[in-house]
Amino acid sequence: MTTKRSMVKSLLAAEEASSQVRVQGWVRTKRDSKAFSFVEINDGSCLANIQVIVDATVPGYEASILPLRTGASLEVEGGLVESQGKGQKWEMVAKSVIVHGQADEDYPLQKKGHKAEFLRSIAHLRPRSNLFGCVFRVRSRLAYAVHQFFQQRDFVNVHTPIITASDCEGAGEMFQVKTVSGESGQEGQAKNGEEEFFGKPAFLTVSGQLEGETFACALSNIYTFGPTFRAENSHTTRHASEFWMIEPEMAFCDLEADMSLAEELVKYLVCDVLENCAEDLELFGKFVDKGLMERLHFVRDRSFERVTYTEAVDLLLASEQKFEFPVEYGANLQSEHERYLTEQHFKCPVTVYNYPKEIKPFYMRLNDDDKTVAAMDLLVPGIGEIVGGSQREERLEILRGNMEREGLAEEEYWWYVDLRRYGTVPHAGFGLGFERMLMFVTGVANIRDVIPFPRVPGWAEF
RNA sequence: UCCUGCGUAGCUCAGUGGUAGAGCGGGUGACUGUUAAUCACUAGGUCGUUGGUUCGAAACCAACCGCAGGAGCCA
Repeated sequence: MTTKRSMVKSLLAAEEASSQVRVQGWVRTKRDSKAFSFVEINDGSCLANIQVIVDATVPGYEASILPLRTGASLEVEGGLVESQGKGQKWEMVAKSVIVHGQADEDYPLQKKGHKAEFLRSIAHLRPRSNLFGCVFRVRSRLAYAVHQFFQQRDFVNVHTPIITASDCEGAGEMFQVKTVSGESGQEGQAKNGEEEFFGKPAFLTVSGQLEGETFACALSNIYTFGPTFRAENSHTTRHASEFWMIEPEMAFCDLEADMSLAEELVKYLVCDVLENCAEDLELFGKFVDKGLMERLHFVRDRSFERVTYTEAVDLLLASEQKFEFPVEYGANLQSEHERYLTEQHFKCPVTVYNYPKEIKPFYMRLNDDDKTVAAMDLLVPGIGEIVGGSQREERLEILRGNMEREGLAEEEYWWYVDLRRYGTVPHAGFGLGFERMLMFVTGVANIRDVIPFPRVPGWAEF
């Protein structure tokens, strides 16, 4: 009868010694002594490794333990004992070791720090590094916390389609979905024949919002959480071609409540990660972003600021700050303006709302001043926009007017318009960029380093 | 798409006109309850590519390729 596997995390948290435990994992580092070796094993369950003492008398020592290199996979059975050395409370003394796979000499991960750029080129191995192990454990926890937040509030999770035929809302360039010729499709050629697979052109979704609205107008409070695709040729640290987005939509809801939910969500996620990912966050605070913990505590403890677009412009004009782009009413706030507000002026997350209608899309609700729409952006230090949302235009005639002005054919959106014909309700929602949130809570500066296999223009490796 | 910067050993980099270097990693050996172990020896390079300037180019010039950062777009 083999001993049940223990994860490194639980062994390191042990209350007492144990005569027989079993770990399985990968060698992070090994140091040889005359009569024994120290092998540090990591299994991804936590940041820390467990140190294993392998005595020269263990069967196979010379043949298979001594030659072990960083990256090799193995399985150890033995006792869990209090460590004689400094630096760790518990360590293992091996009775038997099975080497599943030695690592070739050219295993690229070293114990020393690598540049993010290099690690991206070995995306299949980088989760074995300390930093990326932490990033993806936190990513998993953050995703869980998102569901928890909404489920606790009785929001219904809706799986909106990834393939869509509505060139929706003009929210950016789209990828088209086509069939390919040949058995394997390796040629990448569009299939012969005029017929579209779906009967009309189809695309990868840029937002689940419009579909989300239909479900909110039935189930009241819903949220989506899934992949989103944008074909923009963006080359920045916060844009990717494929990313995940969370989009709640609430019926009988105005902008005020919408903003409150967004702020509550951001705060909830920060608190959850602080509570449940302490060890990982410590690494980020030490090696990635010195100011991280202070910022997260700040977000947890203080309330967010709120200003209207007009107030924000006034603040920027009065700031006497030199901007590359001028600040003016009616124009979109530039990245540098947003960052000034959240990083310099308020030094905390800020929600900017009520934007001029001219710079916002057709579905946002017109305010009574006839000049602004009930839109909002939540800005955070270091990232900029993390949430974008609005109250939706629920009045049929005004929506039609907006669509006509923007040259959108009503036939294409007939089902969206229908919502305003059959029991329309005030409703609102927003989109939270999952990766941007992850960047915010980890301090990792590049979106490509919080996505397992990032897709950006010119790069779809792995 | 625009602007800027960078491409030298597996990795991180030094080398600014005179013919290729270090640390880490790899290999071999020694030593040690070690922990980014230590010490010695050793292998490893078409200096991104192509063309030009020069007696001579890793270095200077041009084009191209790749990557990174910023802008726009937005999550």
